[in-house]
Amino acid sequence: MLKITRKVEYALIALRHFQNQEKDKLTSAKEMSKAYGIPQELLAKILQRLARENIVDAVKGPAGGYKLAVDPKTINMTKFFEIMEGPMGIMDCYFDSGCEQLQSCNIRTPLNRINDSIRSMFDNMTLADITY
Amino acid sequence: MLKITRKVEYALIALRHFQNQEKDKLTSAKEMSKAYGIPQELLAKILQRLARENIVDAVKGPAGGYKLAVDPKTINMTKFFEIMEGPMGIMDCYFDSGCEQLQSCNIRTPLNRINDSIRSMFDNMTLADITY
DNA sequence: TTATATACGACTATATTAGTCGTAAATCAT
DNA sequence: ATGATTTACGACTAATATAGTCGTATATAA
Ligand code: FES
Ligand code: FES
Repeated sequence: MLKITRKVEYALIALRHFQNQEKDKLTSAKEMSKAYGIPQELLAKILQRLARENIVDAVKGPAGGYKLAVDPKTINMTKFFEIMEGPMGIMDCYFDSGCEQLQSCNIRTPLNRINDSIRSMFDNMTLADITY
Repeated sequence: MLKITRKVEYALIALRHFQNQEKDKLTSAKEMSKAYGIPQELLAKILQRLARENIVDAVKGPAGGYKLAVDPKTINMTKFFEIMEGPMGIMDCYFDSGCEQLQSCNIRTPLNRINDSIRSMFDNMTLADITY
């Protein structure tokens, strides 16, 4: 309940790694997977996702790898989570209006309020806040 | 990701239901399951849990049912979530210190900060806040 | 041309959540 | 007493979501 996924966790580890490094130094999925004990294929897929979203740059070939493509300050966490995992809401009906309970539902409003609080909390954070 | 479980959702629906009702009126699991379209057995189990935790009172026998046992203002949401679902943290290592990544983990601190924010947000809410 | 790295989707495995079922015990009405 | 109704509880199964693997393709440096 209210858990972050490993996908996000690994992505954050990777991004933090880049921030701790010389700006344009490349790190390969392999290196990084060893360093942090993350399954290589999985981490690779995550880095690929980040590359597709232009959060990191990818360089192919031997001695290739990834590096940060943007200033982490410019990416807010809500957006980041949604890039990685799709719509973020404590319940599905926040987005998906096909909820069966909807007619009789007596907690929609308060739950939406909670949702808004969580979202705005993450709206006010950027990837850079994961640095410290 | 960052989802609430149905168990919690149903519990909240039930509790809100009691709050909308005459103070000592009993509602059976059956009635309520019909009213909100929730599987009866499941809702029953949830109400039983709430009864065990003395949040609701249970009355057996025909014309029995449940009613609120406490002032909802007195139960904070963090505690409530943990009663229903166990330890609440965006990642397991918040509680469980047996994390494999721990040595090399570079995001523990910031993630704990986020965790604290979420917890304190719910610490400052009570069940009564689900009323409106 | 070979070794190394990214790219991507399909697939499998595992864990979590959701829901069901069987059985017991209390209680009320007849 | 007996039967109907309801809570109590745990074991079980089903469904879904998450985590991880694999095969294959493509780019590139040496
Ligand atoms: S549960 Fe979907 S609207 Fe309340
Ligand atoms: S992932 Fe467990 S300590 Fe960071």
